[in-house]
Amino acid sequence: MANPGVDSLDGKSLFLEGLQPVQIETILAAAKPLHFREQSVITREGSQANQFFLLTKGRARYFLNTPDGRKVLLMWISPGEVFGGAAFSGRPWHYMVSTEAVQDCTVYAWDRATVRNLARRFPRLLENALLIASEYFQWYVDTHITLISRSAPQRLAQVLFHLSHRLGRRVTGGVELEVTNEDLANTANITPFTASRLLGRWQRSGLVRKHRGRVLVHSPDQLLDHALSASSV
Amino acid sequence: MANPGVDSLDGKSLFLEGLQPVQIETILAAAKPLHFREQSVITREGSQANQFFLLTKGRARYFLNTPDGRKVLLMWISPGEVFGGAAFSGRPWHYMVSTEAVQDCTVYAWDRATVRNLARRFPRLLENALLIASEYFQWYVDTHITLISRSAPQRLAQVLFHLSHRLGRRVTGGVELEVTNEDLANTANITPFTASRLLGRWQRSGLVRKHRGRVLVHSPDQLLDHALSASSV
DNA sequence: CGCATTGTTGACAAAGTTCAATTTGCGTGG
DNA sequence: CCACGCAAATTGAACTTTGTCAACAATGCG
Repeated sequence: MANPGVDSLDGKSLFLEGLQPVQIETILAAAKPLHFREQSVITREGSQANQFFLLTKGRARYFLNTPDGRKVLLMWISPGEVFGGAAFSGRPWHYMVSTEAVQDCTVYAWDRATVRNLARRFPRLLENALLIASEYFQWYVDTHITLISRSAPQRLAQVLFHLSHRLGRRVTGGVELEVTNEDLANTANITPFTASRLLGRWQRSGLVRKHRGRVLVHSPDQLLDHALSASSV
Repeated sequence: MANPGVDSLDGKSLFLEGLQPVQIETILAAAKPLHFREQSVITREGSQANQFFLLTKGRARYFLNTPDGRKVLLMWISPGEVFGGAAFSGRPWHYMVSTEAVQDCTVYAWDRATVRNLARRFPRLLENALLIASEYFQWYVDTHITLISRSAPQRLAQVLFHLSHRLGRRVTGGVELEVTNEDLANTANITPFTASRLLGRWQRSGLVRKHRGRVLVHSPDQLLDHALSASSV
């Protein structure tokens, strides 16, 4: 079996930080390498948390469904990062959010019992998990504040800013993002209509350039400044 | 010094769950008992996370300040619960949210180094911390969903519902809450004006009874049902 | 009793959403 | 290589919800 091996992560996993290569070998050896197709849902909010994952290749993201049937996009997951944490924690038996593969994904998957065993053997994993948990918490604090104290344009600008750093492809004349208006809207919690109008306005101001399923942000910082200062326009 | 002792918690602390009484003695012996006056701020968002706390008596709550100067109320903290988790976790050196005493509070306080040491000696503490972290996360997921998919009346009803269970004093004819309209508004993320209007409406429908600094909810469930179903009125 | 805090009410404004009608861009298969 | 068809994006106009502000009323503490 083509095992991705330790090296494929470049040692860049916060989850495995501080562990010896031998220990990492042991930990990874206990996992099943799995593959997920683009678009496939990996964990489903509310379903039994039976597996814990480490993404080695591809791109995934967390999302939620609202009671009124809309979809909300949360954090992105990059190689080296773990997800499905509910399976790692002692009590919660259900995933709290859903996860989907945005590109084809390669992961290590541990089942619940295995990963809990590993946590007992290597408490450093617990440490690291706690650290990751606090990153999530910080993300949510930020998101919460943004949601209740920023306007639609400011939220959208913030989203573009974040995505530029996380997913942006640097091209001549700025940073290019492969996202649809709908994705942006679902991340910023606005409607696609509002997103379209705002992007149009910013395009007219020369801050961005729109294409179908793609946005070119000339300068993320400038855009954010613009939105945070300018009351209108 | 009047040390509260293990018993004052009734063994009801999730943080200390699964540890032997002897171990708990050790852990508590490493803490300083402290007292905080009603209204005093215990941790401040953004400031150095030097201490980790276990509340033994009184009532506290988390809050945040928005960039535009408003105050947002988050979770309540009851005896047996811990707060100031940033001091417990490896990396974040700053508190992510603020904490204030709503009533006079008695706490155990560990300084950062001490509690990190204890975590190394008793990995079960890490386990428990992780469990608590996932409770926080779940709270935030719920709050987030509520915030983006519920109307102002629904959010206020939800807040009243939650508070009824967490802080409610059972009296004849319902559950009584000691909260101001402003507190309710800051929890539900609406303005005090909207809160006043909604409560007035619900009083007229016989769902609640208002007093200065106090609300009597006749039936939390009924109120929530009402708000979630009724589109208007 | 007086005063500060808390709550109320109305008129109005603003920000976003909704919906329907179109248009645009892009990959595919003939 | 072109035309078809679908998904994505656009635009305007009406509408809803909630916030804003100012004036005022009530509550209860000292």
